Amino acid sequence: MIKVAIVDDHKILTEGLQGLIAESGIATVAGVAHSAAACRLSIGFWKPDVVLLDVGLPDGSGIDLCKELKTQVPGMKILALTTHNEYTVVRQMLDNGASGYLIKNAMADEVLAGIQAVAAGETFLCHEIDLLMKRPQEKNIWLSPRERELLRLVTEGLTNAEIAEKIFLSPETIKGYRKNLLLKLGARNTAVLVKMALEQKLI
Amino acid sequence: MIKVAIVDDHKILTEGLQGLIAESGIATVAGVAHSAAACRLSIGFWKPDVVLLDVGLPDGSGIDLCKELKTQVPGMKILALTTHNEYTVVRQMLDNGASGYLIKNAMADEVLAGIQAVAAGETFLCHEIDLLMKRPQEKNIWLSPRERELLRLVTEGLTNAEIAEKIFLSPETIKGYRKNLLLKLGARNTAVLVKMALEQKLI
DNA sequence: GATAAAAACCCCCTTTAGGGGGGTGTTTGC
DNA sequence: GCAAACACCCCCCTAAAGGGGGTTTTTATC
Repeated sequence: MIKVAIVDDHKILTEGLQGLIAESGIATVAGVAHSAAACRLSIGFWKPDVVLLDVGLPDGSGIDLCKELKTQVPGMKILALTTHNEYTVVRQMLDNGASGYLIKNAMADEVLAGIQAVAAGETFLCHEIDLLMKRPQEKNIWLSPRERELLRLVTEGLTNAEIAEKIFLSPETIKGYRKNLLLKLGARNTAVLVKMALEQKLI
Repeated sequence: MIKVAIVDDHKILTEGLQGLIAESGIATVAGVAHSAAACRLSIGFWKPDVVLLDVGLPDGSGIDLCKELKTQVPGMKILALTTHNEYTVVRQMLDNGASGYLIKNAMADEVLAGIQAVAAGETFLCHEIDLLMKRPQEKNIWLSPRERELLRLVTEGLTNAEIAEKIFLSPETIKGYRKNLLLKLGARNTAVLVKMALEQKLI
């Protein structure tokens, strides 16, 4: 029997999940945490095979928590379960060690299939995410860490001069990055840049 | 017995809700819809007393659907059930006729309390939203329809001249609105303006 | 060891946004 | 009836962004 832990702050959802998993007969729920902190405290006791992990936790990013958990217990499989269907989020989760990715409007049977697959050491993406990841590359934007940092500072409303001062670079360099970001994202100005950054969760 | 309909595309959540409501003994689930379109088709047959309505539906805004449902069946109570905890969203839902507002990380008993309250003709806000709505006014930003329209066009990346042409106003007027928006939202430039607009769902 | 990509840097010039003022008339709610 | 909010318009000036063209160094990948 597969031991599953659930980390998600939506209490109604976790209750539904618990019922679903218990009834399925393929797994048992070792524990439920409603925050990243609660997860960190309990995960050592639960020793689950699979963690159903939300990305949007109240006290931190599931993306970071995923990396953390995989570092501590490399054998434990992470199955992301979120509302986000943005390429950047999925890719970051997978880069941080997640074995699978489900979106919350997936059917119940996909959840069970996902748990079984990742427990068996496979990679599992729900249908919609699978399609997303297979799209032509040019539609899925991927920024370098430096570009992401710059984009973040731009969305904060800092000017080129302020950014330059903050990260010890020449203002001209910042300008260069900004031009590149506009080109890369196909944005005509800062407003669109910020919009895309937030909508596609590029930061 | 209160008759409840559920409109939400998160299938796992709706299953959890169904169980929760059935077990409670205070209400029965008349039907479940996973989209606005499905809701429109079935609501006439279900004739529920209370509709649990999500804001983020795949095929349209729950805010609009709320208004639509209240116009067609004024006696039917709408109880919003969403992830959004932004003032603007809550206020728009209430303005459009919703009798209550729950956020999805609320406890299960708040859902039942909410159903009972709105069925009895009362207004129900879950704890977190209640606090939000009672904050000092200056923290809860509210824009006029015209300001919202302008803000939307700004986030689309249009320049003052383009906006002016589009809505048949003088570029100087647009400039005035923009200055006012910066002042009203406390934003230092367009980047922050766009960020706030999207984060607080002002558009 | 070649190739490519990221990262850092620079100049010129034009357009747009932002900061500071000023003002008018018209709804709308109390 | 009157204030408040809304919608509309104009000036001047500076700061910042955007469009065009470049260079070099490091770092990873094949």
